[in-house]
Amino acid sequence: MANIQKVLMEQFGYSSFRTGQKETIDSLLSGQHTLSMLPTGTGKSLCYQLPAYILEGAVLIVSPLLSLMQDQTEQLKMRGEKSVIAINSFLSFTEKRQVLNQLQNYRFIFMSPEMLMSRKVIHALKQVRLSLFVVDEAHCISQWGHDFRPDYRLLGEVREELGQPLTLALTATATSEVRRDILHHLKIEAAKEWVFSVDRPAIAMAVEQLSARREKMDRLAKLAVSLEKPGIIYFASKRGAEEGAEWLKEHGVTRTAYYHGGMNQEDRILIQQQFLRDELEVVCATNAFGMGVNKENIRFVIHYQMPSQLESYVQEIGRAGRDGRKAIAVLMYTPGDEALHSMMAEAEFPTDEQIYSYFLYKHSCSSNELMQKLSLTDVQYRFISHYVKKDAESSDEEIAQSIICKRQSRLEQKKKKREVILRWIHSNQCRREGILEYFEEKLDAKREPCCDVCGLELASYSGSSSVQEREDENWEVILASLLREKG
DNA sequence: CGGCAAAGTTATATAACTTTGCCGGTGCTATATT
Repeated sequence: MANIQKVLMEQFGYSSFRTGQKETIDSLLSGQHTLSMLPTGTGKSLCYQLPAYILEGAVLIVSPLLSLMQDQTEQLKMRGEKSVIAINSFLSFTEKRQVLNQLQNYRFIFMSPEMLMSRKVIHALKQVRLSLFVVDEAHCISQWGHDFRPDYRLLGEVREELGQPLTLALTATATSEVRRDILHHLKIEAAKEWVFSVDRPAIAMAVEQLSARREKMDRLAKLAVSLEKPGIIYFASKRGAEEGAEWLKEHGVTRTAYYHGGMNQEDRILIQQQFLRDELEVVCATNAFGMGVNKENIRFVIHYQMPSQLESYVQEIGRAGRDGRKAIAVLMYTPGDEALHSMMAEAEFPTDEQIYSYFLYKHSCSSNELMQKLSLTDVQYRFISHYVKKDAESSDEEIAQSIICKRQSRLEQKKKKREVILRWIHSNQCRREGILEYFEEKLDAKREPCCDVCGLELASYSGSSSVQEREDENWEVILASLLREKG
């Protein structure tokens, strides 16, 4: 077997491995399917990049976002690796055909799960020797595969068709239940699992319960002004993110922008770039912002509303303090936050009526006509058609019933996840301990500073520049905030 | 479900109240049209 230490030095210029990298690579090289849960920002991509220089054949990487594929391919090219390709909608029809005809020329092939549903793509991949099948951000299988992006849950079928290649699933946050779900959908019977702690000692946590909108916005402005920056503020809605950014600018945090999925691609890239280059101090965002934001010095993450589940919360606050310096996560909870999530979950699925009408009209209408006629969103439409395709044998009535069943069970699962985070919010237990418990871990030693329950001093997270900024504010704002402090 | 703004209603002419209507996240790809 090749000396992986030597490859690490020659190909990557590192002299030592970081947490979990060596373990993951060793188990892959011994031929075991591997699921690795590694802390954020510890170089997960090395886990498939290094074996690519030892194993025979190409590495296929399934990636959830176009921007992630772009980042990874650029990173590889910068290192001098030329045989890299991302097969996605950025390629023209002719480019795509060319690439598929010469797939054996590439060492690294990046693709979305949707692209893997194409017969042409599968056909081309079958002609190539695959050394490794990688699923990056593998929690997406469980988080999105059931409804939002159903092609994620068909990756197991793809793997089978490609002859069960050696597989690596990478993620930063997954409970044991989610890890089971990942392996199940990949149709992997036995895998070596490397699970490292989700605890991030550098990140302190605080939960604040606030009532009305006014009180909440005031508190937000105060936090954003005083806390050391840069920081991210998560909102549950696009409009909230936009209004939040506007509000903070009015309160003197001028280098603020908003970010959400409703913006065009160029603006999104621009904001992310500006934030990475420290040209922006604060980004007010929906959960669209995050994956692929590799920034070392984020000092705070605020949640303006409760997230939909504890896993998302851990992922989102995990973007802070990657440099190891202390950072703070503040969750601003208002009773009723949960209603928004339950609403959105409901809206994601078709109603009974829509499901039955689908079967009534499916023979006489095109898919576009169906969507229009039944006013189905594309997510709802895909949810139905996914099960129709999957279960071609059964009668319409049976399929309709199974779709309704699936919807109910998904809604219940999401509700359970909401209940978990609500219990955590209302609990008097140490926040860190609560999170670790959910991930079936034990806290080995008390962290200092830890969380609001353990007696956290938020004042120690003030930025050094905040005094200056305060002088720049107008007297009305200062007076208002003084009055609030008294009240 | 619930927050909020705009429209409507009231007792008496502008401010305070009630009702109504609206809105709410995550992303891939293919295909047709400019």
